[in-house]
Amino acid sequence: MTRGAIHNVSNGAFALPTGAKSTPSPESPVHERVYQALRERILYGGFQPGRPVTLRGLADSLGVSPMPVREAVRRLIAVRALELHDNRRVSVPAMTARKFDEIVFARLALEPELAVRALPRMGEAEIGQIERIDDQIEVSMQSGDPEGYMRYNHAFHSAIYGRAGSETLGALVDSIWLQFGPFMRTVYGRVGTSSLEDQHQRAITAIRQRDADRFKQAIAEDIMQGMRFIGESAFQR
Amino acid sequence: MTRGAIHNVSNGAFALPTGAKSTPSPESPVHERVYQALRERILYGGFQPGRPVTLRGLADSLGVSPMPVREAVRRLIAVRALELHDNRRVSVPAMTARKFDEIVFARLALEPELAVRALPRMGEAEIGQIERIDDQIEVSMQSGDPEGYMRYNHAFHSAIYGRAGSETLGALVDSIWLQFGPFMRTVYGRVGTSSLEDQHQRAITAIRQRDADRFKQAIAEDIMQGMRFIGESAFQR
DNA sequence: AAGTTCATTTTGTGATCACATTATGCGAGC
DNA sequence: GCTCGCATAATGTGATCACAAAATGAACTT
Repeated sequence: MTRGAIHNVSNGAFALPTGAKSTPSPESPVHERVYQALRERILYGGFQPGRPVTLRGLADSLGVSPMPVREAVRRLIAVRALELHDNRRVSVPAMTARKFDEIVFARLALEPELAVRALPRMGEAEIGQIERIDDQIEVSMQSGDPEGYMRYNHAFHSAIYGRAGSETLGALVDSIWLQFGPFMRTVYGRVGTSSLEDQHQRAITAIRQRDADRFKQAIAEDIMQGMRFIGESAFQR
Repeated sequence: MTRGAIHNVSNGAFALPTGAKSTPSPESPVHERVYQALRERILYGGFQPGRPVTLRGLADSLGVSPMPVREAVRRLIAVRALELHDNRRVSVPAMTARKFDEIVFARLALEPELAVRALPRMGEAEIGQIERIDDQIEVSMQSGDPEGYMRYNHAFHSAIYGRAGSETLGALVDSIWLQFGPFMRTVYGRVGTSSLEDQHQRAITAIRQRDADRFKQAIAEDIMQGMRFIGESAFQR
């Protein structure tokens, strides 16, 4: 009656412990590797909102047959990273002010808690890791590299939340990030990354002081500041 | 450049307005109907946690070919309603104390807010509807019908949250409900439904008074009370 | 010029097949 | 009685084909 251990322990990085590889091993199914590839393209701004997506098109661009692409796309639709229209066509969802507001609410409701739950397991090794990531964020911001900024910003949060070992909450947050990735990239493409502020220092010192309240607050403010910047740039309230 | 309207507006009922049909129309794809069928079985306790699930087995039991089942199962795995093991086999996930705690947190973080957002759009028609649903909950509880109780309890919350028109938050909540459905059914099968209390009256009167704070509080307490009952029955803390 | 019709192409969906991997059941051996 | 080894069955994965529905683009009409 022995069942195998859980393989697909998450749909994304937030539920994985820091050391785990997000890149699927070569022996993993093709649809899994396709999923990870598409996931990264969505997360780091490789897709434009509203852009139509076809199974055969993706299959050709990835050098695989349409079958595993079909499965990966079905997964991405399920977590709302892609959108299925009633003409059965698939596209990258467009952002709306309403959806954006829901995303901000959900991020604030879940991510600070995830950070607090991760705090007891953030040792010196993990702190050093996120400091190195933060250096890369600075580099990307100043060199005006939106995709690099998005990649390292995600890596920063991922490295923290992953330590919480909270797979269920992590999966929810993962779905949310997939939903604002393409939009975020569009905004940065329009206004640049040079006016961004790095809010992560306060979080890092809070970790060092093992101050849960301050850590939670720092993450919340990082989210609010970042999302306000994006929201104001796009919806000019 | 006209794209079709959004079809699969949600993966579940929480994102749908009250009047919308959750049963897919006959012209919808087979994989969609299979998804809805499996979704209901999970949500209302038709599956036992830990139970292995096979594509061909489901296909036979549903009278369809394995192909659309494969797609529906892939979706359910993506929202963590099913679990993919590293031996590539699929099963209904087992509950753990840790996962249960995360689910309670997420429910309390998201569902009361969804209720508040729905309040302005809850008219007399909607109130009457949830009162009728609540009557069915009472009947199911007293007649000791766990599946009926679960169905109507879900319908109650669904009728409220659906009015919020918050598809993004609704999808997150939907995923959460799918994750504790089978476990809930197991507990009720062991301890029965007769000792449950109906906490919904306070919510209904709060709606009538258009009191957002009380409404939010009533939903939060309904969640806490219900989940505490389940948690204590299963994990005997 | 702008809209319309119609033939062609593209696309998602479902069925079916082949195959590698894993589970299962049975028998032999200690 | 219990464990190990092996033959058999079952399962997920991927490829390929057929088909209906929808998009596309060119020719034609107004």
